[in-house]
Amino acid sequence: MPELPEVETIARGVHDRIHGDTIVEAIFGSHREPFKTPPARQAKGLEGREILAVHRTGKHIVCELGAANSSLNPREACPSAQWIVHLGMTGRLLVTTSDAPPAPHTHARLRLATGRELRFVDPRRFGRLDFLDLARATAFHAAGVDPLTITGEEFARLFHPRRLTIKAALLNQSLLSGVGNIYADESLFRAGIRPRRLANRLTKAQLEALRLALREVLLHAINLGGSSVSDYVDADGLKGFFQLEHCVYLRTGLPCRRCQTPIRRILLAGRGTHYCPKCQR
DNA sequence: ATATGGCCCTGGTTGC
DNA sequence: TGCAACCAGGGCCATA
Repeated sequence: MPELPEVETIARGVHDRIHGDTIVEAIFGSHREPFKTPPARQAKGLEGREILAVHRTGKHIVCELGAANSSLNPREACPSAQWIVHLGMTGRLLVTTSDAPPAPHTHARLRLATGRELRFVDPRRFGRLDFLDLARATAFHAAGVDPLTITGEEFARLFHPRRLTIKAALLNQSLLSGVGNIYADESLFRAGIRPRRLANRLTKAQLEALRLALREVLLHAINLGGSSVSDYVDADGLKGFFQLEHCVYLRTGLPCRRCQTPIRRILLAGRGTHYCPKCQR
């Protein structure tokens, strides 16, 4: 499932390919699920706008849009806006040629002035698309702090008072934004902390070890293009390689890479949770 | 404040 | 082999 490293990889790839291009037409499917704003309103808002930049906020892909081109959009020039893409579990954002046959479950196609298309594909429809005009766009910001930029002090202040398991705390997007099941498990392994430990029972040193482990894991995963479990691919449809370096995630029963003890799987916060019973205390 | 469980979805896996 | 039951899970919501 796409988490911070996957979303970062996709956002960078999409940015490199289409920034500066202009949306000529937006074509949306008829399913209701992926749209937070009704598709007709999104299409109207998107058409005629230049894509200034594409970046990541938490697990959201944010397309920064310029003022609407009045020759394509009869309304007077509108101020900037944002198109927000959340990939959910199985969402993909792909840049294709316009004649490429659309993959099954293609819910959105943005036709670009250069003849290409930006496509949103999501079989399970857990993803979300939203168009934000200036007023709402300025209000959009991920609730949580970015795990790559958070300081040790902030991290401790955020987690030390929490009386819930550290795994559940890591997954809570209103605390940190961008950490999902894979990187929660992997960072806890690298920090040597059991997922079931309560956040408020961890020492400052353990919290700092966790912050650094999380940061290390996320940066390493970004360098490898993310983890391809399930059907994740980047903007070119290419897979990442970090799944080859997973220490615990989806390795139930396999020997720990450090001590050979079989990896254990429990259910925590409703999620499959993987850890080494010997390395993590 | 935190926990639990249901819901949304479909494709892959499992079981018969 | 074929088909049906089952399950995963991010985010959100209602309930405890």
